[in-house]
This record gives sequence, C-alpha cells and structure tokens, in this order.
Amino acid sequence: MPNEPATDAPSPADAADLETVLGKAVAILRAFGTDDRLLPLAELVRRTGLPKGTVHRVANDLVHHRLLEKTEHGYRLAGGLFELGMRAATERTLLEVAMPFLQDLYERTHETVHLGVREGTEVVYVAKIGGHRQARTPSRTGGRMPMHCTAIGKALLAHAEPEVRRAVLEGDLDRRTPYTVVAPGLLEQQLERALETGLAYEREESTPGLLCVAAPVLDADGRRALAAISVTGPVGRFRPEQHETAVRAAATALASTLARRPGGL
Amino acid sequence: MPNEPATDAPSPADAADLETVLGKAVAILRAFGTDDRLLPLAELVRRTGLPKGTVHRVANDLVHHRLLEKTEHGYRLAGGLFELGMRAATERTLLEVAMPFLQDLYERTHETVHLGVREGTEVVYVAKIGGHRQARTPSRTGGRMPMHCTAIGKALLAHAEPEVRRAVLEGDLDRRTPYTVVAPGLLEQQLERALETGLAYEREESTPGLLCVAAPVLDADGRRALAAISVTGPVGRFRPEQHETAVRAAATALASTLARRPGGL
DNA sequence: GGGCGGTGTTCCACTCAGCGGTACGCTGAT
DNA sequence: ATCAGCGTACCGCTGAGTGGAACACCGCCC
Repeated sequence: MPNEPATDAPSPADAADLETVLGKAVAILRAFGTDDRLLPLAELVRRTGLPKGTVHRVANDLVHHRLLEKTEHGYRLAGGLFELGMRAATERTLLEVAMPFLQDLYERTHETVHLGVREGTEVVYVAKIGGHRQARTPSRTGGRMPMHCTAIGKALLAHAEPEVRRAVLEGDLDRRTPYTVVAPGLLEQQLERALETGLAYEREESTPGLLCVAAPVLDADGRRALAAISVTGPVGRFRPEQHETAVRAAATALASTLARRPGGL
Repeated sequence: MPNEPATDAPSPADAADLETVLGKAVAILRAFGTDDRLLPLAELVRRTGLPKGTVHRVANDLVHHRLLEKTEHGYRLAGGLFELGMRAATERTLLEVAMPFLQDLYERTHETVHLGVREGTEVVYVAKIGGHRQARTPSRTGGRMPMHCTAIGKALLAHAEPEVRRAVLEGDLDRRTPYTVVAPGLLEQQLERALETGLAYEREESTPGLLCVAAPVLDADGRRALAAISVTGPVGRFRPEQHETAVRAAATALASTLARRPGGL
C-alpha cells in the first residue's frame, strides 16, 4: 500500500518470458531501474515475481558470468555487462564517430549535449556530455525518454517512418509537465515544422526549467533520421536560438561523415 | 565437496560453462570481439564450439530479448545490451561524476582523454573522449588493455593491492612494441616512481607513435586507486610534461568529488 | 548441367538441468 | 521472547532444453 513507484516502472514483465531460464535471467537484469545501484535478493524477487529459490540460483549464476556482482547488501550490475554493452554494434560506432562532433558542439556552447537514437517509440540516449554547470537533466546515457516531449524525440519522429509517427501520435502522449504537448494535432504541426526547418524544440515539456534544441542526423538519402543531436540548458540564461546553427552544423557534419562510411552504421 | 579453484582470475573459456543455458547465451554474446559488428551463425558456431542447432535456438532467444539483432548477413549485438550495460553500477556513476572533469581536461589539452578502471589484471576504459585530431589509439570505451604497457594501467597498478601488483609483475609481460617494458624489475621501479610522483607514463609501449601521461583517482583514504585519468598524444607534437599538472588536477578533483559522495562509488 | 562445400533452418525423442516448495539460520525490531 | 523479513540450502519431479540428423538453400567450380 505505501508503495508508490516514485521512479520508473521496472519492466513490462511478460509472463511467458519468465518460463525460460534466459527469460528469468534477463528479467533479473532488467529489474534494475536506471537509478538502482544495489538491489537485495528480496527486492529482485518482488520485482520479477519469481520464486525466491529461483532468483537466488539464477542471480548467482549471473554473478559467475560477471554480469552481476554480489555485495553485502545486495546485487548490482557488474562490469562485464558494461563491456558487452559497449560492443553493441550501432551504438558503438555511432558513439565513436560522433564524439568529435559532440566535443566541438560542447566547446562552442558549453551546455549539455545529447546524442540520441530511436528505439521503438522512445528515445535512447547514446551520449551525454556536459560540464560542471550543466543543467540538471533527468536524461542519462543509456536511458530512455518519450519522443513527444523531447527535442531529440521530435527531431527523430519528424524524419521517421510514417508508421512510427502514427504510432506515437495515436499512442499515449503522457503529460509530464504543464507544458507537455498532449494534443496530437499540435504535435504534428511541430513535426511538420521540424521537417521544414531541420530543427526541433522542447520548452519545459519533459522537465520544468529545461529548454532544448535538436537537429536530426539523416541517412545518406536524407530521408530518415539515424540519430539526433541536441543542446540543453536552463530557462533564464539559455536561448535556444543562439545554438541553432551550431547544432545543425554538428548534425549535418556527422551525417556526412556517416554517409562516407563503408559499412553504413 | 567439489574443489573450486578460487583464483580471482577472469574465467577462461571454461567448458563447464557451456553446459548451462545461461553459459551458452553468455558465450554467444562474448563471441563478439571488440571489432566484430556482424557474425553469421556459422561463425558463432565456430567460436563457441556449440552445436549448430543449439546456437541457432539460443541466438534466436537472445534476439527475442533484444540482446541480439538478426540481419540478413548475421547477428549483431543489439541496443538492449547497450542500455543494460550503461546501468552497470560503478561504471555508470564513475562516468557521470567524471564527465565534467574529463571535459575540462580535454578543453585544456585538446588531446585524447581516457578514464579507466582496473578489472582483474587488465585495464577497462570507461570513457574516451577526443576531437577530430585525436591520435589513432587502439583503445575503445569498454575495451581492455594490459596494465604493464599503458599509463593508466601503471597508475592503477602502483596504487593497487599488493596481490594484484604481484600477479601482474609475475605474470606475462607481453611485448607489444620494441619499447614495451617486459623486465619486472624496471616496471617495478616505474611503479615506485608513480607512487611518489602521482604520475605514470607510457612511451610507445603499447602502440608505436603514442605517448601518454596518467594520474590515479584515489579513494577517500588515498590508499587505493579507484580509477585513473590519462592524456594521450602522438610522438612529435605531444609533450607529456606539458600536461602533467592538468591530468593531476583532474584526477584529484574527481577523487575529492567522489569522496564527498554519500554511497561511495 | 550436376556435384559440392558452405550456409541457415526445422524436427523430434531423450534426459538431465532447472525448478520451486519447503525448511533452516540469521539478523534486528518489538 | 516473539516475530517478520531476510539469505541460504536441500531435493525429488518433470518438461525445457538438447543436439544429432535431415533438409533447403545458395554460389562456385568442374
């Protein structure tokens, strides 16, 4: 009863997936939310819905494979997972190719810079760089955000397949702040505008006090967005218009570098 | 009871591990080297030594869990792995806390900046940032390197537990270039010096044409290294001495920020 | 054309890995 | 002392996982 999931919803928990060993293992790993560092066995049991004995066994197997780490106070995701994750094909190459451009952009703006890709109907951040003054953003590298309330999301959505766009527009436009655009019509207008101008904006739509400009990184044909780059800052000092050309420059430069690449992304 | 060799050494390709589903799954994922983007089924069969039917089934299960992706020409590590990997406890917090300091360091030097931790008797790079001019280094985020021939490795080793130091010194000091230090005595001298000065160097010991300075990020007691930061550049233009204070400053600043953190690393 | 070494896929009967209910020992709070 | 919650250990049942074999598909060379 006193349990209010203040942070994030852990997992969709498909019952059928829990019937296989692998499914259980993944469920345990995914039980770790973005902010969880240490979870005791009992908590894993609660989140996965698996029997205690099972969780205990599987978790220890995962420890043996260096995907989990066991401490006095619970389990945590281990370094082996990090190493594997950094080998993920698209994320890795995108990250490596993009890094210099992101650096340039950061030096020009000295504001938080994001690189994001679309995964399903959400944004996944592939990189986030910022200095000491960076605005307190909820985004994290490897984290997810809805598309409809972030600049990167809109930039990606504007240049996405029609099905995706429709899925998002017809889906649940969650109201995250008083400024979140929850009207499909208005959102669609913004997407059209983003298509024309090559820039998308967010004005306190995901987080109070945050503004953001983003530009899409288009594929060789210039039809679809492979990724998007954004600059974020706090209301007050931050003027999105001042960074438009810088973001666009970074995005197009990255796009043409990627286009030159042999194997594609 | 069955005698389990409790050596901390990272498990070799143990045949016993391939007898469990989880072991097979991990073996398949780990079959992807740092440079492999796409592996056909047959190649996975070869590398894992598992029967074809088995690999096929397990791989498809992994696809279902978004850890693998299936393309026309083979399998690749999927985005789900990236997301999970970025939640690994120590790597994530280290990365997030360190990023501003790494940025500063990069802006001051405009050379490739590394952040690394020790894993077993090797270095794992947690972050690598550089611009367009960056020296062509073999290191990659999430990648491994030996400790004895990298500046970060030496910095970590100098401030590591005696057992670790001994394990490395008595282990195989692989000769990677003509300049690699393969004499345990000489290496030990360098470590002593690194302990005194708080700086470690590499001069073309892992890669021809590359120089590197590193400083350890010490824990609250100042006894053990939690991580190390380095600056790398090509012979010729690059003068390690010029960056000594900058690297040291970054490392100590990061250390004291970490020390102030409630939960530790 | 017809064989041939290479792929990826499907099938299916056996069997042992995985299962999870039960029970135990250990905290700390009441 | 009692209790509630935790982590660990045990162990007999069983169906998920197994992998050999057979199949379908390439290009490639003769």
